[in-house]
Amino acid sequence: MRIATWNVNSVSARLPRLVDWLSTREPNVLCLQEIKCATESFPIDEVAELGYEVAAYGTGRWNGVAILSNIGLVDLQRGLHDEPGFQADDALVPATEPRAIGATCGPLRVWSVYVPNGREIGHAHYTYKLAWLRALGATVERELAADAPLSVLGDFNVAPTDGDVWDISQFTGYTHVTQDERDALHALDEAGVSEIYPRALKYEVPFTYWDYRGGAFPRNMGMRIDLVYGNAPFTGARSDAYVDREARKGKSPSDHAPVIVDLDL
DNA sequence: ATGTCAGCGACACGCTGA
Repeated sequence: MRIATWNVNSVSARLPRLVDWLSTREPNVLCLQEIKCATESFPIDEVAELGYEVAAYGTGRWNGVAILSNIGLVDLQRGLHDEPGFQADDALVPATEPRAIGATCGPLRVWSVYVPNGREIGHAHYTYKLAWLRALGATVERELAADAPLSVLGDFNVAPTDGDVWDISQFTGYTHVTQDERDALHALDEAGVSEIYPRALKYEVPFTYWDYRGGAFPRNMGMRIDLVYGNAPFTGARSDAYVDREARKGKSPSDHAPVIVDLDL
């Protein structure tokens, strides 16, 4: 079985690449982030032609997550348990954003997650990010009550260690590498899941994101922020895991590359 | 290289978010 996660930075803008990628990599389950469309606007017909069912959760311009599966897609859950919302400057009340969707795909329980960016240290969005990660940990704890293989995959917007960015000295005072963020991420380990560390197909560290600007990809100025967590039944079934950096090449790529995990399941 | 993209409102391009 093959499962993957990919922040596509707009499923509409990436549709030709998504269709091509699905037909060549043939994952059984694909978690998407930043679909940037409403649930009802997801191009389900195009992926249905390739044999995939779709569970999407989006509201439009920003965020949005989805799960594609060709091995079944049931027991959907949109949003985390007790998920915090974000209060935009022009909003009267905090709004829940489409950042997490869970589903059961064959033998797997799967969550596709898009953790808030945080913007700047001390920003309200940064506080929201930390609270959101804690809510994810609490949701994972509840999900672990079942014994099925469980995986939580997506764009975590946190580099787990200093070695997971191209040059840690460039990140002083910035988000994604702070102790607070890493502590919040660690709540997942405490909840009972651990990370699958993928192979790099080139260079030392399997980066998953490279900024569009400044030729960051060819210069390998990347970050490893797209992560795959699982319980023991999931991680123990791993036969391979790697970052598909080929998908970051060429014309009109996403700024993220997919992470692929192969399982003996 | 202040170096890129994507979506939106509104139909030109500035704004927002990443």
